[in-house]
Amino acid sequence: MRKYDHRKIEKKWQADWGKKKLYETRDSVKGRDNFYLLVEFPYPSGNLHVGHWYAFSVPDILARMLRMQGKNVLFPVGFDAFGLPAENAAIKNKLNPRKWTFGNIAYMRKQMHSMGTSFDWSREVITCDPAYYRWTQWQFLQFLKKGLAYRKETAVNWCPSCKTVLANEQVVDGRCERCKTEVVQKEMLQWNMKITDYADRLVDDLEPLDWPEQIKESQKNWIGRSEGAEIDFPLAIGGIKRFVLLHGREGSPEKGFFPWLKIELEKRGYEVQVPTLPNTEEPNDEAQADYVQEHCTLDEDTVVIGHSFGGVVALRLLERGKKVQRVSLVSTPYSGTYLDSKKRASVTEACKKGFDFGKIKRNAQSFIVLPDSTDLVVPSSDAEHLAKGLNGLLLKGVGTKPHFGGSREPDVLMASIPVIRVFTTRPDTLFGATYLVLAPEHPWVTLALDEKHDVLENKEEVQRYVREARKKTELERQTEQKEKTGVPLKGVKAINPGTGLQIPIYVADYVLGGYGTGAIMAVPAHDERDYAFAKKFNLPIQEVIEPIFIRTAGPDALRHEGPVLDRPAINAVIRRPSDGKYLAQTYKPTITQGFVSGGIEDNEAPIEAAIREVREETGYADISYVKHIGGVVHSKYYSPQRGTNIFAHFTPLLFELKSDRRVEMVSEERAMHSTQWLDADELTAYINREDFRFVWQRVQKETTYYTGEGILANSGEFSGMGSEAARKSIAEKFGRLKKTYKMRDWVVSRQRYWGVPIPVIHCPKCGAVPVPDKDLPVKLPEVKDYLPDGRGKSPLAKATKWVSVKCPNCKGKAERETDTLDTFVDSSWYYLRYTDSKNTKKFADPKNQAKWMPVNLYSGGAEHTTMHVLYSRFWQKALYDMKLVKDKEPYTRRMNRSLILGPDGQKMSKSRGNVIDPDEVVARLGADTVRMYLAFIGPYNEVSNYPWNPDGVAGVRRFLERVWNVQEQSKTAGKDVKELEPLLHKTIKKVGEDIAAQKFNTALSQLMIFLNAVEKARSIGVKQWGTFLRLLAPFAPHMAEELWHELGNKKSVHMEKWPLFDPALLQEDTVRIAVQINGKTRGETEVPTGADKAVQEKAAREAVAVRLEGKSVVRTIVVPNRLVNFVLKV
RNA sequence: GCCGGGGUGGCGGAAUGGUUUACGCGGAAGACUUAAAAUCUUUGACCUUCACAGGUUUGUGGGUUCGAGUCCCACCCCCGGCACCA
Repeated sequence: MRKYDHRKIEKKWQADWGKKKLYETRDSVKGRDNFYLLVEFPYPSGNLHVGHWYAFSVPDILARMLRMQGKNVLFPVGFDAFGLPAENAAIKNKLNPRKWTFGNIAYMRKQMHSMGTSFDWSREVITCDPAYYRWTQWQFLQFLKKGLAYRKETAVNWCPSCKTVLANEQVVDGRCERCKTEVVQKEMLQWNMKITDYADRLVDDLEPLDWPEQIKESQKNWIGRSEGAEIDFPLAIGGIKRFVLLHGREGSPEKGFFPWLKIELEKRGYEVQVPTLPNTEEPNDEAQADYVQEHCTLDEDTVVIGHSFGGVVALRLLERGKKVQRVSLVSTPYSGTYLDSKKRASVTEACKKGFDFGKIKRNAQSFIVLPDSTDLVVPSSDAEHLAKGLNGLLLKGVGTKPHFGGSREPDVLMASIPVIRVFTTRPDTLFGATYLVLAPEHPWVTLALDEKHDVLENKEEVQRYVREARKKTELERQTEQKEKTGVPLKGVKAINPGTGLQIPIYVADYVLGGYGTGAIMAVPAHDERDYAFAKKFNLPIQEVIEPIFIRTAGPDALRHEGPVLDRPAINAVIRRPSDGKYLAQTYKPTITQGFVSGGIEDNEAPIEAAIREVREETGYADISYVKHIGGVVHSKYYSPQRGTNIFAHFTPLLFELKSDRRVEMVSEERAMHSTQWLDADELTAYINREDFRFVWQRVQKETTYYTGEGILANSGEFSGMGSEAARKSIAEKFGRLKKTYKMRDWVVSRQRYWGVPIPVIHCPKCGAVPVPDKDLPVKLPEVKDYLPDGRGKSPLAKATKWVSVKCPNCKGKAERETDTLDTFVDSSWYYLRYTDSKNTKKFADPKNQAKWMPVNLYSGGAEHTTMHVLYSRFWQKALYDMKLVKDKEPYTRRMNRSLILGPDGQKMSKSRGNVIDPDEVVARLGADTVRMYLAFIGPYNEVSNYPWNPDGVAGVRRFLERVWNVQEQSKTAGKDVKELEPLLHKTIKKVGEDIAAQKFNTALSQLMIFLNAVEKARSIGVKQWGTFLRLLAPFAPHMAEELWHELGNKKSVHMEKWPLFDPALLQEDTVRIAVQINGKTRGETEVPTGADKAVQEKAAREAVAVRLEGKSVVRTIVVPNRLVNFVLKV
């Protein structure tokens, strides 16, 4: 008997399939539908581990079945080849990262061939290949042109050990993901991708996708959308009466941001002058200044806002000695070098004269300089020069459109008028905002500290606090979160636009600079954090939401239907001074445990009602009123006694017991209520309703916070409104509805060598200039060593010849960008390249894309749910908006893969010594065994952790050997074995369905069930056996191929058609049914399949005849082919 | 804390509201063998019982149903995401 020699067989067929190019996929095949099955391409780390096998060989089962079922399947692979490990290896071992990477790729390719996966290697993509990254660069430039890539100086995560910038997601618990060094904050100019522009779509477009809920939720949490409002709190610093707005070149009072800014300012009660400056086409700064002097009022109550060239005019006015309170320069040129060279003559002329900063400085109290980092007209360095020269505050802005050309520019408003803008999800609590809190990074804090004249009375104290807070890393801020800290901004007050009251402003690090507007309105009565802060700093707490509690469970749960009876009521808390105990009451019909409570009758005062209720329900007749505990508490519940829903409005009142004197109670009251005296702790445990619990908290703590829904109080015209409705009304009256996201823009700059060079040239005159298409790709230069310089420049800066270039625009001396792109950029579009991997004219021909996109199924690791998958969705949407792709979403389905653990149930790691080397197992037991074991370990469509069980592997190998041995028997039995037919057809059905649902484990168990039956039958027909081999082929492609050929077939089993099942043959002739009595299984019997109910019932009755004797069957339930249930009389 | 997914033998897991524990692993017993490995056969939830048999059991407690792992309510625990995010 020949032995199952997996080494020989697997080598033989792998070579054969390669030679015949069995798996090269054409873009379309007549009569076959396309199916795109994508697995995450690996990083060429040097060696395949079990995880790779799990990632590649198990989806291969699906790919193979789909092919046999007549699909044209694209199952491609490649390498995500840029990244840190290559560079680290290069530094450590003095290797060339390219050689290291390609060496690893060659080795891993060989390993991957040994899996017997049906990858189409002809479409392989390698992200570090210039033929690939040429298109990464090209796409980056398209993003740049659309304003989706911009440079911004921001505090970024800096790893002092890796000497590089990290993305937010590479920071784990405040430490570097790679080296665990504590991350510090550092200001650097970074390229960013405007993923926040797509935040809404990235959330909303998840809705219709057929993805696991877990993945959708993770993405939503990561994006972190909250819906709320922005509300402006004016600062109570007087003195400003008037604004003069000066437009720029080719501008006018009707263009750009002046129309809306004028409205905003006038709304706030300021006088606004917007002169129409003369000769706007070719403006002259002096002539325009003359015009302003003649037509506008400039004095120390005036703020001048100058946009673009208007800023130059403003500076000229001050140069001439005009005194104003403040000047805000918005996108104002300094060097005069517009990027648009044709139009810059007059500006260059004006700027060439220079500015007498000394003179100008004397004529205004403060200067605010606001550049737009997406500006295509004025280089951002101009703003830095102006701010430095004028000792002004440099606010770094981002325009909604370049050069602040949008129809509403929040940053311009911020720089124009003295307001603090807050973001809140609870605008309904506006009237309860008793102070404001600014983040230490808030621009207004910076403004207050920088301004020449002292707004702040405690400037030094604030300075100290801000400096300390900024020194803290995120880790420190997180671990220190227990105790709140902060300082007041003394001398400045804000005005609550709701109440009109002046409220204090604090700086505290519990408010984050990067979220919302970096400022909050604090409502201590309705927010846990604000409450803690207010308690610590003794700030006023104003309740504006009266809570509503709704009973949802229990005998008094609110009914869905029926009228609701409104009822004013009281809660009476009675304290006994002799021992400090409180009177607790149980309302027996609903087992409601709390205080005495009851309705207020007509013409009755609350205190009166309380005294009466206490007397009626408890008999105590000698109590005295102490105080009103707090605002009204509303309760919705069902009253079984009255048979209706109640909406009660409780006034909680505190009493003291004067004496034990009691009166006789009527018997019904005594039956319904029981009372007892409890001390505070006992009472806390005793109360079983939320509304009582709330009242009790108030009694104990005087104040407390309530964050739920309720009814507005102390809120002017909004009092009495429901909190949900009030959110909208108040937002609209005092601010505007606004969504905010936790997700920040995506920083793609990396100060690293082994990545895609960012195709931009920095020109001192023209700013950041894109590399022209014809010069792509910008190839990665060779350098001597790969160490970062430690000051934030990438090793590319060391290639000095490569760095120095001519500006494509002005042909002057310029330098290349030396940062490289985050590798997540590379992997954001690789799935598109697979559809047309060899194209040298386009990143992928739209025709090819149309044939394959969107990806039908994308399988990958759970660790990529919030980064790679989100980034690539963003990338796809941006390309969609540029009309470069036709789908809004790249992946129809996304599945996360589980983790394979070591045999000890721990994560595999060298230090634990529990690493399974797949090469070793494959050599010993074969690729087919490893593939099948991984398929069998658990459901592939759910995320879980599976320990590698060597005995389990042996079990699978045993199964394959049994298959091998059965083939001998098939030779002897030429004819089909009839008794196997129903099971065979059931197996065809189940295996097909389970593979399609990626439940490979149950598909395989069905094959095992079938094999068990074959062995029991001791024979199987050749035709039946061939069917079985075709079902086995996706799982064990090598063995199935070998046995298939041994049967005398010439064609590859993998090119065969998938078997079809005959529904008529699925059923056995007879079926075992369960017999139950009162739902409990008491026996079983066999009946002909599809027998009618009477026959089944008769057989069942016989099976349990003994038990039915003398009992009367009330009811019989017959489920065809399943069971019979006799219901007996109790 | 908020959101999501789970909880079934010794283990991985299976189960359209219908015989809980398929399939595999491990365990036990037996056959073959001088013996072991391999292979094959049988067995396998728990409690009571010599046995026959009975009872209990899908995290806990309740409910709906002739019948619940599955549906509803409350609670406990585990895993994942987010987290001083206003």
